[in-house]
Amino acid sequence: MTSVLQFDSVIHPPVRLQLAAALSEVNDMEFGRARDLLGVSDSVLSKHLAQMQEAGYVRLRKAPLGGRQRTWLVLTAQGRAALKAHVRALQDLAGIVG
Amino acid sequence: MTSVLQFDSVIHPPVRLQLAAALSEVNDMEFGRARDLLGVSDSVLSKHLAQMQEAGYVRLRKAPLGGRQRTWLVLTAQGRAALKAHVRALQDLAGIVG
DNA sequence: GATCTGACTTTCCAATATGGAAAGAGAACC
DNA sequence: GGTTCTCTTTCCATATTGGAAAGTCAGATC
Repeated sequence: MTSVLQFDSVIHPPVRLQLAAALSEVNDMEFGRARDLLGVSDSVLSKHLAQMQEAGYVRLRKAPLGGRQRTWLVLTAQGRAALKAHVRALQDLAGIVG
Repeated sequence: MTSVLQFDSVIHPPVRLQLAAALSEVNDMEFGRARDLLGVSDSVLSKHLAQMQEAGYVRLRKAPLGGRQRTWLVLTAQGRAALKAHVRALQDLAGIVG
């Protein structure tokens, strides 16, 4: 009988939620690996990352690897907290459903 | 390290997720009460209900009350199962986050 | 039984979001 | 300098979401 739940509109969209979840499992992840994992194009991942960066949820670490510039995605403490809060809100539903 | 999670696109949108959750708590709910609870207009609720009906997640029961035709929203067994499954998928994230 | 009213539905229409392709940009390598 | 790899940004097409307004329909009112 709670009122309306508060969702985090930055993390709620499926791709971003999945990305946040994936990043929460590891210290960092390569751009290309995340793109393949999510099954989206470069441009789409890049745009979602921009949103998450703007919210302070993700940090990009750029460094060379194998002679090429690569980008690693890192979930910030803030991003981790936001994911946690979002999932907790959803767990309330779980409790309701039983 | 799971692959991409499977979300139910019918219930994932915030309004519908909240509606499904609200309906899971009660046997039924009046249209007007649901509209106020979600904070949306008549038309918006009506359209979301159409989606959920089409998916077989919600059933509308129309009957007179106080001389006027009223509509009660009921979450079907299928709708309840779908909500449960959706929440379970999200609980996997919860487990990950800890 | 014609009209009115309340309770939704449907039809506009505007704003936003999402996705991919293609063009850009920067770094390293030749 | 030119090429390649790795993202970014721009462009565009489609889908989603929301409200207002018009439409529908059953029951009330006269």
